[in-house]
Amino acid sequence: MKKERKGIHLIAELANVSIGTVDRALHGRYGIREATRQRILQIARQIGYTPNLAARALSTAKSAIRIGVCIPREIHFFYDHLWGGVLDEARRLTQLGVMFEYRPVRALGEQDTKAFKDLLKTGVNGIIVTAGNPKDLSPLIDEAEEKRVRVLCVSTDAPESRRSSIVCVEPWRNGSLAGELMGKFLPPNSKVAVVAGMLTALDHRKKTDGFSDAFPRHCPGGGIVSIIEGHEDEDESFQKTFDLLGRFPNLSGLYVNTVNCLPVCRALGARGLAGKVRLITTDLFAEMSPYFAKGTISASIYQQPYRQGQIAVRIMSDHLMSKSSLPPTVYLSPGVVMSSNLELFREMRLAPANLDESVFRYALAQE
Amino acid sequence: MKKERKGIHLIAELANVSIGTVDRALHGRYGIREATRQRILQIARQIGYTPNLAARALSTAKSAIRIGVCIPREIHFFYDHLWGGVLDEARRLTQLGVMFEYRPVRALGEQDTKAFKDLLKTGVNGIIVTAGNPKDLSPLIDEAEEKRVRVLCVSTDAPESRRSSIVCVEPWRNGSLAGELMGKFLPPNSKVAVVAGMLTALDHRKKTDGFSDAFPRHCPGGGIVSIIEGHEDEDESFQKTFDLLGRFPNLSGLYVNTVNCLPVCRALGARGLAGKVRLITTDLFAEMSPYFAKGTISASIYQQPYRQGQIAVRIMSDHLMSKSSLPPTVYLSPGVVMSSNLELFREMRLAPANLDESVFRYALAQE
DNA sequence: CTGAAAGCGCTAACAA
DNA sequence: TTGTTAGCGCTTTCAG
Repeated sequence: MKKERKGIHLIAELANVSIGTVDRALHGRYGIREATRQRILQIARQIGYTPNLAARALSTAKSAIRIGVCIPREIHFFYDHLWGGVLDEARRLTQLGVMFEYRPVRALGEQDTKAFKDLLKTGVNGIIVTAGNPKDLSPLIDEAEEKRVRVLCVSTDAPESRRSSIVCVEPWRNGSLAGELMGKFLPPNSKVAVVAGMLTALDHRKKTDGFSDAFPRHCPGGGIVSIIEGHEDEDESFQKTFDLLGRFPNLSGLYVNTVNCLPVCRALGARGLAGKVRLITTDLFAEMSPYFAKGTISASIYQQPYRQGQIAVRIMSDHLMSKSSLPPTVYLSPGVVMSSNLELFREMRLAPANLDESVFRYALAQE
Repeated sequence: MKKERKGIHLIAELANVSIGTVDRALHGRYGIREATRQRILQIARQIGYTPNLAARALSTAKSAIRIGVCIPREIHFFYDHLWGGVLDEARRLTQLGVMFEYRPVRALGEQDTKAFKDLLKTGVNGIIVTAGNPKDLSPLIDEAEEKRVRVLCVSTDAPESRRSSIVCVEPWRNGSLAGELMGKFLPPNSKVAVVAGMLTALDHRKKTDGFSDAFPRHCPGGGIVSIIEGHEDEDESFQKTFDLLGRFPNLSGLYVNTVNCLPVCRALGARGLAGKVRLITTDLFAEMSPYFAKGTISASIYQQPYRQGQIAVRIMSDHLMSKSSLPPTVYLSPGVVMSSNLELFREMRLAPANLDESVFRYALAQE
């Protein structure tokens, strides 16, 4: 009784060729007659051949797939969890032979062109990057894509570039979800205000626009009476909010579109308006928890950083391992956090991703 | 210059033993002196050894890991997407040598003990199951766990059993999120009603309880004036809702805690109350879309079926492949769907999972 | 108790 | 243009 062959061996047997030839046919390599290739591909299709990725990974261990990652390393909040998703997923893939090159930057947009260039030089097959300053980065991204290095933006886009894919929550939609929620929370003719980081940042501007679009549509007669910029400064945010609340005593809602919401909470408290003025915030971190409990924060729009990281790594590796096509856009829905579901979010339970020192060895050496 | 060895070869070299002995030490197999084992484990720890899963998968292809899946096959809605998540994740793992046994049941709780027994007999290493009737299933689950077959409940729990893990959105929390949202949508002293499937179903009861708990806490003076049961019947749901709206003309909100919300939308329309009475629904499917657009549905509580399936397969295979511990509970946060983020949900974009016929060959043969 | 060796399915280098 | 062969790191079987 003959032994059952599998995979390329089976194809080879059926086609009366060697496995070497099958390999050439399957991978479009040089040195095979077109007729042979077609015959082999035909057979492969017939038996429904799918490569055994474990075997492939094992065999190509030397020339393994390598993925570069360039994401900000910032204490607290968003990026820790983005890293968490990236590293958890990367760990799994490492066991399967995929390799990762990490080039964290200190803050969003800081030195990222340098880190990106560096990754390109190491010869990775794909790069995952948060495009902090799209302007400078775009030509580099295009250059990478030209060299067949796939670039995937995560969280922050470089829309003008030729990046293969983007994984994010769209800022405009983020804002409009906040606007819809606010509109439904408040009675008609309500007046609200927006606390932005800085409107020069495209991201904050778009969130503000989304909010401004959606709010009046869901709150008849409602309007936005003021937009202030906190510039991510605690004191400035507090003071400006405090002043704002004095200027508009009939204000019923406040939307904070940056992560920096604590000063706003405090200003509401100082005016005795906690729970009276509806507050919708952005993102999530443990220190916000008491303000949910007290009712100061009505809801927060959550951008799912962990999942963004996870998905980014996942679709990149899927693509590089199986030649499956990269989805050009993955737009996640932001989550809505309120007191009932607050504790289900990882930000409330886990310490921020424990960023293994080794990940940052490179970065540290540079500093 | 000596060749760099890797993995167990490296350990073997350092410990001056053969790879066979290393293997015995690492896996606690018989036939090795305790002293030798300790020495080897020590070295493994020192060099931070992690097994190459690709190599393992390849090597153990014959005695590969097998995972059984027992989930309802129901047209439309929830389970299609649960299947979608399961199958997408399973596909990836299949390429890596993990095998899957599918035993779909026709509807939740229908014949699931039979399917479960069947899976046990085939000798799978783990079982993923939606526990439709926990009472009958629990002893079988316990039996499986006794035999070291891991059981993971997904979407519907069997809390009394010894199942290793549960992946779901907790019904109580689901309801309380709806209650909080409703409470924040409505002014104080509002009266609302609940449309349940049937209160004998534990799931619907708990959702109702969660809602009843949260709503009054977020709507001072608010109360629930009626709870009706639609029994998943279109006509009954419509008629009862229609009557309800007649009986309580001052009703301001309606919470539907079953997927079957279209009759309620129609009843609201028939009474001319669409958009006047706040409607919060459960789950999501394409036919709901126009009711979001018209403002009939204010929000829906989304249970993330795709993700539940994905996570279930993922943690089960992670566990079986790496001996990593199974998290005993994975409670997901339900999503909040409103008109702004509606189109980001897969239910709006994709046809329900295209359930490959082969998955159901077994089931079909049985019918 | 321990070592040696075959082989999992695939890739890549070399031979023919 | 095609065939042959040596591994990749691990498990497993059979000798010692």
